[in-house]
Amino acid sequence: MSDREEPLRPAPRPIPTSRDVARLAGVSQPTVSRALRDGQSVSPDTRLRVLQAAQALGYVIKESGRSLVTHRSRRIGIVAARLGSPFYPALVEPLHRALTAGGYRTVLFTDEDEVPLEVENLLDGSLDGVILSTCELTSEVPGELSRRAVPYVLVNRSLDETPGGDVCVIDNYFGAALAAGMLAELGHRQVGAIFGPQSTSTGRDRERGFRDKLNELGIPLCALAVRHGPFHYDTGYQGITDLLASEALPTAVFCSNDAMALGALNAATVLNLAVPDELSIVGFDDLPMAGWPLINMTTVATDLAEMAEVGARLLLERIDNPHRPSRRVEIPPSMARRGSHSKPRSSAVTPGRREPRRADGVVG
Amino acid sequence: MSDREEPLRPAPRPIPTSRDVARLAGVSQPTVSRALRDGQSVSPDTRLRVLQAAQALGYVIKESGRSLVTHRSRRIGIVAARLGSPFYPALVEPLHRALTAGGYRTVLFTDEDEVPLEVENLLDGSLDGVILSTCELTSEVPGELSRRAVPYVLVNRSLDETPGGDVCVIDNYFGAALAAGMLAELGHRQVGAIFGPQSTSTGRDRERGFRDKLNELGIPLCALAVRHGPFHYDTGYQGITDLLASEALPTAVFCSNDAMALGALNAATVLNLAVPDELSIVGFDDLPMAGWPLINMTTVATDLAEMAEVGARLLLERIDNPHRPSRRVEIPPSMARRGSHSKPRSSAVTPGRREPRRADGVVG
DNA sequence: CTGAAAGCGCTTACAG
DNA sequence: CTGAAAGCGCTTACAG
Repeated sequence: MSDREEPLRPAPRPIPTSRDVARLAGVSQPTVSRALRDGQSVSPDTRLRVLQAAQALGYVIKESGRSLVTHRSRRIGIVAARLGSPFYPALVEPLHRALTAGGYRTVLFTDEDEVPLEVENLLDGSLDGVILSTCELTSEVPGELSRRAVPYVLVNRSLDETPGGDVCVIDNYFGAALAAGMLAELGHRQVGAIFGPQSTSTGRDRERGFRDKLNELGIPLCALAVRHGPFHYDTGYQGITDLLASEALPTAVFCSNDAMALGALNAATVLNLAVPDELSIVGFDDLPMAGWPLINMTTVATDLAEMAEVGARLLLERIDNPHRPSRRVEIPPSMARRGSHSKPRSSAVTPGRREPRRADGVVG
Repeated sequence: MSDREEPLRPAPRPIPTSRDVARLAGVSQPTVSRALRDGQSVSPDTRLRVLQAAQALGYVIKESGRSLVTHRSRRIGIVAARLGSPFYPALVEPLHRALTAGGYRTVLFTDEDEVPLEVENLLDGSLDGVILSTCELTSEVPGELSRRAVPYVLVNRSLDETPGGDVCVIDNYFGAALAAGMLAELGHRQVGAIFGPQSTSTGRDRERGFRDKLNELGIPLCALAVRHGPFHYDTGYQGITDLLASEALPTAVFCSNDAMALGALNAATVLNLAVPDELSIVGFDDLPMAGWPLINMTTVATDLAEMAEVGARLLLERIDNPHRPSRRVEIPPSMARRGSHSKPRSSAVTPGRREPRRADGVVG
């Protein structure tokens, strides 16, 4: 602890290069490169000396040098919507986990209305592949990636054509049909819905699946009780508020994802609308919180972890084999029957004159 | 649409380089480089020709070539815990937003027990800086970053010493003291707590702040009603379950973060424990869902967006000025008084013999 | 304003 | 098994 002690600062140069390691180990620079990777085309003795020198200097292979020549970065881009919504973290987390397990790093990109994706960031050669989780049906991103020979996979949403890319989605049509079938079977005849955007495959397919199944069962979807909007909490919240105000409230409402269904459920709470007695609400996704006792929401259960793992695997396979034909995997969903649905019990609901269901409980 | 039309494929080489652009524009390769960046040390005419050629070829500057010479990647690493918990997405989202606004890309790393961070990924020169949001007090990562001259900032959690790095945290001590003060003022004299790990600054400081404030007010923290555990939903859920089973249930429980408080609230629901009448629960963070009508949870409100923005700004400043002395910013929290707290109303709670508070509502 | 030269830090044939 | 040479795709002095 005395003042004179400034003994072995690791290295004169702050960031050592392979040349520094070579000098210290008494070998040529390419030998350092070989010793640090394969370690086969190098004698055990040399290898040891190099490793010790690298250790002593705290040497780490500089990625930009390596990737310039290997054309590999061990980096994958994930394009998602804002993590503020509950869905994307639930998807990005297992994607990131799978990529990490595969030895890749995750570069996170978002594509939102306010801050649109800058496609060039995907095309500068710094990514070995891209996972698109929030692609609109008209998006040109897959085409650009294909043209630049960047392997990609669509996870969550799909397009009809994905040259040079694969697809892994939930069977959204089937899942929505499950929800429609359940509500019909319970006896609901006044059914409404809050659908997602038609510009997305998830929005489109869940709407089709729900409508088709109801039609098949001879139950009309109440035209006045249908709303469309972005896949957000607010859409569901506003949707229920609207339906109640416009006296178009059905006995059951299907929401095209859980974020909207959570908004719907919370609106019902505020409006003192009893769920499920006065209104059944069904979501789609089965986010973890849907299963919380406090929420206890009936929803179409999707295996996001499975979708993520399969999607990541498709991409990594494609990186190894770029010219493989496109593949498409659909994960079948199931119903998670919880507490936000029941038989229709009361037919008519009087709008207005409702007080909040739960007191705020703030006490001076 | 006829078969013969295969007119202008963009380029013979799939991925054009600056040399290809130079050839097409009839200039030297360095001129392409200049024209594409500053555009000042180049005649308007040349610049135009280069831009057109680049456009025609779909040229994008290759990042590994550039960063090898500039020593800049426009990439920032964010180290977080798993996004599956609700806290980290709420923090990563505004961090990512701030970095994007600053022209940087986000590389996501996680550091968990199961999949620990590989520090070398932060040291390979591929990052201009690092944001550590989940640092343990004994972590050697800040030291390593400092030694390798990688700028970094601690956001959310702090260490005592951060050479070469800055810190931006919530004033956790003060926030927890706010919660203690509120509960005391309401009249609670049997107070318990579910604290986070002592190995983190957030765990340590929130516990100290809560204990100190209660002490100051002469109210003992019920030793039997204190639990410690990771900052997870399950810790809170199990904590309340334990407290009820061990007949050590106080009239109020402070949870060191919202994830734990949400677990506590859900356990109370399952155990048919009335919140706040039988038990007040107070969290820390104010995640968006804490404000949902269905949750309506009293909690210490922190401005995560502010913390993220300030943290990102500190880092970007440090990248421009690496030798600036370390700075530390603390964001003051406030109380979000919602529905999960009240005066202590019933003193004794009989354990056992409780039925779930909300029916599952599943109807054949 | 522009080109020729050098070099960033690696890896990969190519000889020996 | 190892070194000398070349080159990945850029940027940056250096001349002119």
